[in-house]
Amino acid sequence: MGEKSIQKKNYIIVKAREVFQEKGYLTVTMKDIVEACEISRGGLYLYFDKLSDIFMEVLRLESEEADDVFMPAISESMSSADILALFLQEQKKELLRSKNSLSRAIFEFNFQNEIPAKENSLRKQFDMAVKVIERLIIGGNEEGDFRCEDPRGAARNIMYVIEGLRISAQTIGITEETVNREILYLMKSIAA
Amino acid sequence: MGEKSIQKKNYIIVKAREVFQEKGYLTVTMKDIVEACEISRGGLYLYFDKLSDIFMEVLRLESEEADDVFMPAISESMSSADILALFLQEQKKELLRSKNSLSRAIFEFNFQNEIPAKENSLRKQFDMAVKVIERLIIGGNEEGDFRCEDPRGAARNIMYVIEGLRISAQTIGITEETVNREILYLMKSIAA
Amino acid sequence: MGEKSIQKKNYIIVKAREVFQEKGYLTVTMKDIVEACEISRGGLYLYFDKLSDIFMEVLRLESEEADDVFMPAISESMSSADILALFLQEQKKELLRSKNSLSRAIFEFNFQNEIPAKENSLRKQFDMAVKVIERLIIGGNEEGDFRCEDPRGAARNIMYVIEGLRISAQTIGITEETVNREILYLMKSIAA
Amino acid sequence: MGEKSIQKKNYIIVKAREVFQEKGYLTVTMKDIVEACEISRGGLYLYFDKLSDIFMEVLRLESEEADDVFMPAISESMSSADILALFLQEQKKELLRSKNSLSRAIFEFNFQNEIPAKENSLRKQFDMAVKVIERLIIGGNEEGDFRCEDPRGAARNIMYVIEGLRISAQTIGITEETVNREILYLMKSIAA
DNA sequence: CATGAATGAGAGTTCATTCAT
DNA sequence: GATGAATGAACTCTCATTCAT
Repeated sequence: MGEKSIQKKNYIIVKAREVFQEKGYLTVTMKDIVEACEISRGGLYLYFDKLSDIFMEVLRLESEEADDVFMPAISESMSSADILALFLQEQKKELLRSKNSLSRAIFEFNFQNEIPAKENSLRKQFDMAVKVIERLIIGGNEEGDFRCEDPRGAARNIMYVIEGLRISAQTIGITEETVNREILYLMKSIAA
Repeated sequence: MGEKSIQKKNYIIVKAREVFQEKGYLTVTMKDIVEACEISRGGLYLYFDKLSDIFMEVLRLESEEADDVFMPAISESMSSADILALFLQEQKKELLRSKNSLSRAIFEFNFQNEIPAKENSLRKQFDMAVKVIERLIIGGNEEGDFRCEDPRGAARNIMYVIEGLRISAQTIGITEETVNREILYLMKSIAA
Repeated sequence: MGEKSIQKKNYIIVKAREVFQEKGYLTVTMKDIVEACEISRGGLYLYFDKLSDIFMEVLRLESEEADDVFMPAISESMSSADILALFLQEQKKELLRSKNSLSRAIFEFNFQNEIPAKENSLRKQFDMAVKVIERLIIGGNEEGDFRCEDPRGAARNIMYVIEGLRISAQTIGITEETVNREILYLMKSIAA
Repeated sequence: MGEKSIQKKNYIIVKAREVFQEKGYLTVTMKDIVEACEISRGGLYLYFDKLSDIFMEVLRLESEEADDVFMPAISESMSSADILALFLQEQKKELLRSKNSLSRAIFEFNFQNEIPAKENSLRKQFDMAVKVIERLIIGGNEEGDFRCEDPRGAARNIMYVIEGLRISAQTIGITEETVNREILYLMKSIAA
């Protein structure tokens, strides 16, 4: 596949992402992608064999971009408490994007198969996030901003609340006020 | 519709429920239901026009039964703290049933349509649960078991954690230990 | 599948057989069958899952009918030589039907897969025919019509010639004269 | 078309031949050829317009090579009987190569169309072989090795047996023993 | 009430063939 | 000459839904 077709592949991924944002995963068809890309039926198969392959590429691109956005921010000299607050603000933004997020598609995709824990990338992301938050809480404890006896427990609690908000955004709906309130509650519970 | 028909309708609902537990909502077909019920294709249409009608009836039956189970338990003379603990144990049981629960199907069903807040039964259930928990925390405060300054905030926090655990059960998987740990963390945070 | 649909299944087999006679096996599509039967696309799948299933049913019906035709004839009191002559006349008829025979389709079907000898029905038919011919030659020897030192060898030779004629009918073409000549040659070679 | 192009064309033919040996004719696609040759899709069309053109070229090269192999052998001073024996040994070799032969592809190709007798190269080859064998039998009669009253009939019989063995090799399978037996039977029937 | 045969739309997929580069 | 991306027709198969019996 030449340079040119890599561009096209990326174009397809971008368009496909819009479709997944719109419709989730399970109800999306190859035809939907084809129409969104305005290419021929057969054309799509030059780049992807299955819908799941497209979706996984969408996710890969997504996570690459996510790193690009967040990583720079924390490289500066901020207190742990500030970084955690920043992290939660990022989460808030994404939670409120709801309609423009892949959350629903990701849920539907991951419902599908029994994914062995080892390959479960959602699980990896979750565990990674818990670790990062735990560090920040420990850091915050040392810096005097937090007073939390169980940093790991608190980190897990924070992540489950975020997951709860994420699924709620897709089902019962959430407002900015709701997210603010929950974040405030979480911060208070570990504040000094 | 005669008595007999009502029985048959209920029979279909019971069988359909098994299918939804097994496969979620979006991937279930009328054919799946027909085969699970071992009735004729046409026969199913005498009772239900659409798959969504079947699913909504499944949910209705589900919630009726849920009331039957939980209500009696709390009618006895227990402390608020005990009732809350009992409630959380019930949630735990359901969370760990995962494979045999309708969670996935409910998520997939509710992803589907923009549901006006008023008719959103998930939302109603959520709000109701928050209210109940809030009462229990207030009660617990008065009874000296809890010391919680923000009962409503705590109640909401508890519910979001539960939602987070519920979705995690369907995606990244959870163990009993995980649930125990989270419940313990929640109880500690409001304990006196 | 009720009585009625068995009739329909047979109807499909009859129509499908015409298609296979016309086009062989490998170039026939489900669509061809559907059109020949003037039924709907989906309708065909109520009766058959795959093209190969249809073809095997065609073959089954074919062999049943073949038995019906030939078996009665030989039950009468004929000499072995006459029965063999009759057998060869039957073969001749079929060889010359060429256009209206399934030969080509059978060849194409059997080219397809490595068929384990045990399940290879063509092989079974071939071996069975050799045995029958061998018996007839032995009988003819005893009855004084034949004088053949190697009945089995002769029987095999006869069958390979017939196979050679059958494939030739589909490729280079054969005339009635050709078949007559070959049969005569075979009979002479074992005649007393 | 320059020298280079001719080389490339021959390269394609050689590769295509391997494909036809492997898969027969009817199930081979342009894509198969392209992949076997490791050239571009468009590239193939510079040399051949249709699959049938490729196959006919494969056949042409095949028959050229066949002449090269067999012709020299018979130029030496051998008895007619020896030459016939040699011819049958050659046939045997090819029959047993089965998997590496074009037989199946040739059958499938020739099934396809009504080929006017004049252009039917299979027919020409068959008739030519019959003539050669007839000559050899007559020669053998004169040389005292054979005693055959109907050389033409015997020649035809031999060829139909060979055809029968060839098709059997592709359908019911044959062993070396089978071929040996049949050749022996044929030789005996014309031996002095 | 109940059946299940029948329909046709639509999904996934493959392939011969073309054409701008 | 040569490439390989692109097209669209054609094929297999499934499903919601209807309807005569």
